[in-house]
Amino acid sequence: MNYWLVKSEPFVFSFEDLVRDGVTRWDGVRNYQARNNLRAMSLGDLCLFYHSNEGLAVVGIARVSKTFYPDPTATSGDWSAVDMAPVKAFTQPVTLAEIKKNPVLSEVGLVKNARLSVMPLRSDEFFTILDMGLTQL
DNA sequence: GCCAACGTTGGC
DNA sequence: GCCAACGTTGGC
Repeated sequence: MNYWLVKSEPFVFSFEDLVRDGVTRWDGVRNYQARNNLRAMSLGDLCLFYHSNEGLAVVGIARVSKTFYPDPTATSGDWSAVDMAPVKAFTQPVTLAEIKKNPVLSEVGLVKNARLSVMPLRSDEFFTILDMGLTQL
């Protein structure tokens, strides 16, 4: 099991959209590092879903429901997509500010490389954010 | 192969 | 709306 964090601008595609749709194609990635991360995803891997630009918080958990295949939205180049399904919405969004405050999360890509849209998380990072997001059950 | 110019992302 | 960080492009 690997753990990931994916970013989406909520006015383009939000976690609520994912819950509504049930499954979505995670396409349009045009960055080699992010693409390689997509290709490293295994079936059932868990992804934290982060809202960029608006919200600025991790809002839920998704899982990989189909591993990588050629991105149908790519007109040229060697790009990949995966499918994702919702797992659970956070009861309390975990904001970027909170992530930056937590020393355990200082290596997280959101902090280290703000522009990367698909990044791996260590399991301790994943579960730390999970605890912060599901505290008010 | 280097590097300057440019475009894009995304936080503030 | 601004700007820093980063990736990509293209001239040499």
